Amino acid sequence: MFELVFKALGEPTRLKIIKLLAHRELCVCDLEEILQMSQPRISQHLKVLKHAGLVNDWKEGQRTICSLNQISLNNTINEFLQYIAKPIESIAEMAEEVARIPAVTGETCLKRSCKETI
Amino acid sequence: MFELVFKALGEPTRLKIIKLLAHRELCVCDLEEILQMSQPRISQHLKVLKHAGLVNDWKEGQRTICSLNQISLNNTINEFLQYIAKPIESIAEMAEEVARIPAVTGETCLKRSCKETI
DNA sequence: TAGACACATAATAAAATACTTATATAATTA
DNA sequence: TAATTATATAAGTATTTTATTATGTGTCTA
Repeated sequence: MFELVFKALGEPTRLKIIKLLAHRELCVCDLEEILQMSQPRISQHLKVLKHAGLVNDWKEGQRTICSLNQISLNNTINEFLQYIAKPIESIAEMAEEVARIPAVTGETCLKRSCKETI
Repeated sequence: MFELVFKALGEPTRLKIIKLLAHRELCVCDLEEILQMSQPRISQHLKVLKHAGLVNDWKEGQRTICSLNQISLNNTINEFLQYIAKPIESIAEMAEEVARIPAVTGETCLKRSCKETI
């Protein structure tokens, strides 16, 4: 989930689209003209942004108008900061990794040298 | 700059490393053991994280201890939110794009149809 | 209703990333 | 001082992303 969003934000064209949509709603055709990029290129980047929940769009006649989902962007970032801050023991998906965290930093290396538990 | 950081965060292994280092300082060898991944793999991901300014490291004997640069992470995220919020006209790198923003959404399409300025 | 238009998607080519295996280096220990 | 250890880096391969070209679909307009 964070991965999808960060991956979407980690690309220069998509960052520009985000910034443009933060300024104002635009149709695909506007973005094409503003960024001087091919229509499929814009279309595909928008798809990635929509998948990440960062951009909303709707039809108006034959045009597709796009807008930035500010709320989703803010929420995701807040949730990420909370994720980083909360105790690692509370993250179910990391249970296996947590079980392998050594008691002290570097203990793993010592163990290997001794070939036994400290 | 945002691109580097988001690209660094947009990968599952690196996200796990970030979360582990948020919990505690760890040496490369610890990460290798905790994540059950090869040493070069860990090393290369750490390089990306260091380049993005998200991880600090120092030598202690033959070990390399890594820590999360919380401040840098928080700063980058705050700066990103400010970047999104501030007027697009104030962003020098986007001057060319800004000059091409149409007066109203969808105007670009109309222009094309008419083959002349509105 | 036949174009023209805005957009999406498929297919493909090119480029960037990620992972593995192999090797190098510096610190540590026997 | 010769192994061993922790880590980095290089080289090669596999995988994923990105961009282009080509084509399809629904909407509007002449």
